[in-house]
Amino acid sequence: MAEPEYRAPVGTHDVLPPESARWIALVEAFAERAARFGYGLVITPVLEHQEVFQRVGASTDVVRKEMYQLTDRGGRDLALRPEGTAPVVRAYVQHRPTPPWKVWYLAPHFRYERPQRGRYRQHWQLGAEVLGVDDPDVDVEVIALAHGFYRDLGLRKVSLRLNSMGAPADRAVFVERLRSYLLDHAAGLGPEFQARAEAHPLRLLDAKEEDWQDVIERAPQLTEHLGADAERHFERVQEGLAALGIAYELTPRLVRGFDYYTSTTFEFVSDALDAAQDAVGGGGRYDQLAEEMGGPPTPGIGFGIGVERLLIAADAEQALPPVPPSLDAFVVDGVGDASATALVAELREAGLRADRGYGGRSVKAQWKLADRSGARFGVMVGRAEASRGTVGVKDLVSGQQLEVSRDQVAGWLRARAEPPLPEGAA
RNA sequence: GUGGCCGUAGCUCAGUUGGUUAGAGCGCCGGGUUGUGGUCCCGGAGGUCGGGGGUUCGAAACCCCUCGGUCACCCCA
Repeated sequence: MAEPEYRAPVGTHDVLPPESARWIALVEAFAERAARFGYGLVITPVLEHQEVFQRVGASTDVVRKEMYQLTDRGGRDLALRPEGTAPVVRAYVQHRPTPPWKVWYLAPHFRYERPQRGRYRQHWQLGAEVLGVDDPDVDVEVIALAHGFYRDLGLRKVSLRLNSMGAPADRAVFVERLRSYLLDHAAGLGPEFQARAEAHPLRLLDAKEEDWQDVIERAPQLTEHLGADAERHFERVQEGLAALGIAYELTPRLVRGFDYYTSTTFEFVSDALDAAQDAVGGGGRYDQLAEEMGGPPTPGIGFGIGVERLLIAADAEQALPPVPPSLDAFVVDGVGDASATALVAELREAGLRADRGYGGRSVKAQWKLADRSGARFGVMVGRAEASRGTVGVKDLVSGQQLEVSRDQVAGWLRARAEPPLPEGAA
């Protein structure tokens, strides 16, 4: 083990090649799909004023107990982003873009909690948010964006759970009703039940304690307390999902971790993961949040997808396989002057993926590297060939080797590149 | 934050009831005659057995502490 000071901090991790190639594939897939849906990239700071998060989740663990807080040299109280929605809403309130504002993001998130597989102190989320429209069709669009992304990656064991929190007034009424129900039935269930019923009655709905299940299962349900508007909205969302052929499961006891959710909430879970950490994405409506942050009343909806957890789910399903690196050409230097350097540069400028051996290693060792690099062709820069104005080109699959004119080798390789290079490249 | 399990070369692991210079496979480097990979053969480098303390004639093995990972709870992506 290395000295502790030279390790990545607890709960953080490095992503190295070739694993990082999967991140490229994943981000490209998301960016491409988001663009097709009309979403633009938004980039917000890792740091925000603490108020940005405290306003939106004062009673949640993520904000209360897990947030990385710091004071900068100017005395400003800042926090490392613990969740993705608040910064985007803050940016909306600050810049007032014309709604509907449709954006996506890729950003690191920080939470101080006990790490384990699939749960880290720094993790990355891909997400999307839409501000300025309360049309249920937008709910459907946002869910379809995430749903299609999972399918793009080849994940088949990801399913959608759907719920509605109702309008804020509905929700407030329900929370009180739920609290008094729970407290009425708290006898014999211990002080922790009592405490949690008082503090966060909603959170108790998805508690796992065996002894509590009887009481929890008979608790009043959110969806029975929806007002007429919320009811209609929720029905429209379900109709839209059905029209798109997106399967969902109604889960009245689905409770999301942030205070700001109203109306539609949802979660994507993977059957390929252990139940404790099976959520690979989640989100919902937050129709009050912009106003609470000092902006005009603006409805909003969005979701976040945890990248690390998504990759674990992909592994479990054997989806998104690691892509071996590939090269069009690997140049072997048999002369030791600048000619190999010049050739490699020329190939790269011609749009080819080309690499080479370094450090004056033996020709044999360089061919070994060529083989391991996954290159389609090995290109020998040697004295004999140079005297004839050629280079040796070896097909590393068939083993056949021939001489190609030095001046034409870039074009020769371009014609055989896989996948074919675009016409106008270079 | 609470509790359980684990920690031996870059990776995956073996190391008999504590007993002499800690091993294997893979990977890495070099060689198998002049400048050619993948198979094969030979050789080599690489470990303060996570760290510290203790028990013992003797510890990778036992005890304590600590760090890290992991699982469950909590919470969440």
